[in-house]
Amino acid sequence: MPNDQTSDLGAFEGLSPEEVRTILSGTSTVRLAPGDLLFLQGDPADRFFLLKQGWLKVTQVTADGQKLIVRIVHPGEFFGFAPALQRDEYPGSCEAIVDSVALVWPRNRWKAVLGAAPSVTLSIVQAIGRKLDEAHVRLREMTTEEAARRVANLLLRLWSEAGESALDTDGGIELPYPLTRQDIADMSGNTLHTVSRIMAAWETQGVLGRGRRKVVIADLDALKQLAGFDD
Amino acid sequence: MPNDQTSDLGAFEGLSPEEVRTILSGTSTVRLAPGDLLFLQGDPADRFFLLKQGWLKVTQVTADGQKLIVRIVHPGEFFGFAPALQRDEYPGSCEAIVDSVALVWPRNRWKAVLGAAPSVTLSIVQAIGRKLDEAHVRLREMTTEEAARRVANLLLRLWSEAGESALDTDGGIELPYPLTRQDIADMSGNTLHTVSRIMAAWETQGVLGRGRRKVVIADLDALKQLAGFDD
DNA sequence: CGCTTGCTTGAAGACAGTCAAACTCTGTGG
DNA sequence: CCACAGAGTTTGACTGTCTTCAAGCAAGCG
Repeated sequence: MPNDQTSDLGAFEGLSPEEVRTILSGTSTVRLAPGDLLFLQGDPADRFFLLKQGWLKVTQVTADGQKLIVRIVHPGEFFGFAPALQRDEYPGSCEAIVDSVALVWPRNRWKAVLGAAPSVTLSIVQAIGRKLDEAHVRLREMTTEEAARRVANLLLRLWSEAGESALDTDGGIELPYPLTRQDIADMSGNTLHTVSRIMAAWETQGVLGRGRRKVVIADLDALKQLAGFDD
Repeated sequence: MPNDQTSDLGAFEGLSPEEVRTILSGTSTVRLAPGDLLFLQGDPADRFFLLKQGWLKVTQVTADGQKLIVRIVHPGEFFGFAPALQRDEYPGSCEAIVDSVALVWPRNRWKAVLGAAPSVTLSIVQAIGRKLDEAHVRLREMTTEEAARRVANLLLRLWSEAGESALDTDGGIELPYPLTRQDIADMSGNTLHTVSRIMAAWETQGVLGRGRRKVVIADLDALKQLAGFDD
């Protein structure tokens, strides 16, 4: 099972102190408490970020209030890089799930960061590309798989992304950040109710552990089975 | 075959002849007839491409045969850049819709192309980033909007991507490449039947024109209305 | 002219969304 | 320390949209 460590902090490894200085020049740091909003959909995209600590969620809302969680941001990942795409506004909102710390660049530093060193360029492109790849996989799932499988796939993906930070508890593997059923619904393209039904069923089957605002995978293999053995 | 046409590819604008030479070194050209497969899902990802002429579709297939058209590749776009993401295999298949011509790089040239000039880097990152953005929008649509809206949005997106190459016919605006209802279904996450019903209805309403394997937008504003642009 | 490919249409059934309500934790304040 | 508020979750009944199954039609090509 690939623990795709998208650690872009790793990208800064092997760089000369000077290069690192170039990259970090002009940055500041932001601290966020759970529920804090870093930027909102439609805000002027004048900054971009790298998450140092914690977990964030990036959401998009439709005109009629429907919500979708686009991604969970893990430590070491760039996010809010709309400025890099010549966008004036952020296409989504960003909210802290837990206490978090992020590095902040002003928009105009993007070019310099990207060009600081070939290895940085390469790694950023790879990171974005991998996101694209993942988005396509999700896209396929959303449209072809049915509700339960989408949830199973989602949980597996979250587990895989969490990598080493997933907690080993007595009941099984627990995701290192809290998620409500509503969150899971917004990520898997379901309603809260459907998700609740699905997960309740899996709890009684022993695939998942019980818990409010948390996800515990009790039987990983069973979950993979439910996801349709591709992953 | 000489590569003298590549000068009008947007990505290479404003580069010195020398930079262009660097980028193009080691490339070859492929010609494809409609239906030709350039690479298949699971093939070793040893090449990446830029489309010079024509239109291609990139598809992903699930284990059980469900298909999704991930994207339509337009002239001037990079595609099949799995090698750039350190992937061993292509995550999807690529098929020519019409007669097409593509530029081919061997996998190991990626680093050199990316680093050839800052403007190239920037433009590649922007292109991939925009794709990611678009994928997220699609993701949201797929999960929140209903079938008819998804189709409307898809058609609008295709029209917008086609840009100047969209044909102005007597009946309205026609997409410059043929698409079956099945294709549209595979792009919008529906069944052929649902799409057929939806489009047939729109034809009688005068929003779309009739035609096999082609899409004609007769009333653009009406289509936007149907897509849910209430702003 | 017949066959393949693309498209349309009808009917039935299922999955998941909506509406509605009750239950259970958790933290807070009296 | 208990009651209460509120968020989070579960569950049931009903409904609607889309899929599935099934059939037939239309157009292009050899």
